[in-house]
Amino acid sequence: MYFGPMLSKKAQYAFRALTALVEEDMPRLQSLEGQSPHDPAVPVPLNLLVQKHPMSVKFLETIFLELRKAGILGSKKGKGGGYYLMRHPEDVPLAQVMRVLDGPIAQLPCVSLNFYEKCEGCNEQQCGLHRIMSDVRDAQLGVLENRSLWDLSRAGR
Amino acid sequence: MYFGPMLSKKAQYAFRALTALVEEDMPRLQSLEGQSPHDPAVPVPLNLLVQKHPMSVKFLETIFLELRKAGILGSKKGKGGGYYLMRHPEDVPLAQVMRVLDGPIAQLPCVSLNFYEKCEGCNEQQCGLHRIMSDVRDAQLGVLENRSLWDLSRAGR
DNA sequence: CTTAATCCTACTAAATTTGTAGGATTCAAA
DNA sequence: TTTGAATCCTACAAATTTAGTAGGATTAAG
Repeated sequence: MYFGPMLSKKAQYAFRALTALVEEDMPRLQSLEGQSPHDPAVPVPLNLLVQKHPMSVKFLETIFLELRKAGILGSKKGKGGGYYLMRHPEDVPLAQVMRVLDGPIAQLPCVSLNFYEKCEGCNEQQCGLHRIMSDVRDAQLGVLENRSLWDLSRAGR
Repeated sequence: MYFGPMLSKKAQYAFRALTALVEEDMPRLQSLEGQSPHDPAVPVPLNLLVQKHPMSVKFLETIFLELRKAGILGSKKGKGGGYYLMRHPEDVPLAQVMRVLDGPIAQLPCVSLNFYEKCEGCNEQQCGLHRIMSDVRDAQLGVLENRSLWDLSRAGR
């Protein structure tokens, strides 16, 4: 069956893989909470992440590349290399990941905060649709800006 | 520039045309509020609606056909024919129009109320993404189920 | 009988998504 | 210093979805 405007596969794969990444790093993350002197993040290779959820490594490669360029992930090349989070998962809102991979969260350009584009032929002051879709955007962001990769993982409950 | 998961052109055109339709019918609608014996709805032809906002009549034709089959619009064929709303605009939530034209409002099948599909390989009880996207859906519906075609029109302010 | 309107289906073109291909580069360890 | 494991990077290809177009058939008013 047809399914409309939704989260792309890219973002879905990303969230699964990032969740796996967080859980892989769990021992270190938990020691951080206890104020202990923290070990540096350990890079996790993609083939390890893919074992938990079936998806193309090659595709995940291009996805993680984008996230790295956006400053969400760091990487280490060569043997023993892999990817790691640049910040604590609690400090990575889902909204940010979605913007990197899927672009705007708002459902109209003229209503987007980060990707605004004026819509021609409609005065935003008077446009009823503009007003309502702004409310929708606020409602979405109210959730997506306040849920993090940490909330996504098992630990987040 | 690229623009992500958004309201389709179909829905955008529909909302513009429906707004014009409501405003065309305004005299009658206002008389309804005053309890006066109401005249029957007058059919408005598409070429009249299109004059206010530039769009293809042929395309709008297919759009209004869907809305009529969904019971939102009525129509009258032949000379002097056209389309009219089957209910008071206040009783047509935007969510309903969007479901007819764009399909689900939820951004994941496993989270949709009206178009639910089980997602394979994820236990919904445990899935963090499921939980969060349910919250997003609720937030969106909180707006879209409570805003109507009436709110869209000039009268709705 | 003419004109104006909706009705209906099928098709097409463009855009977007979802990957794949094929190497180049880096690094650690044997 | 060679080998193998990993990321890096760009370009392309296939599939799907969107955004319309085409061409009439049907209905009704005057």
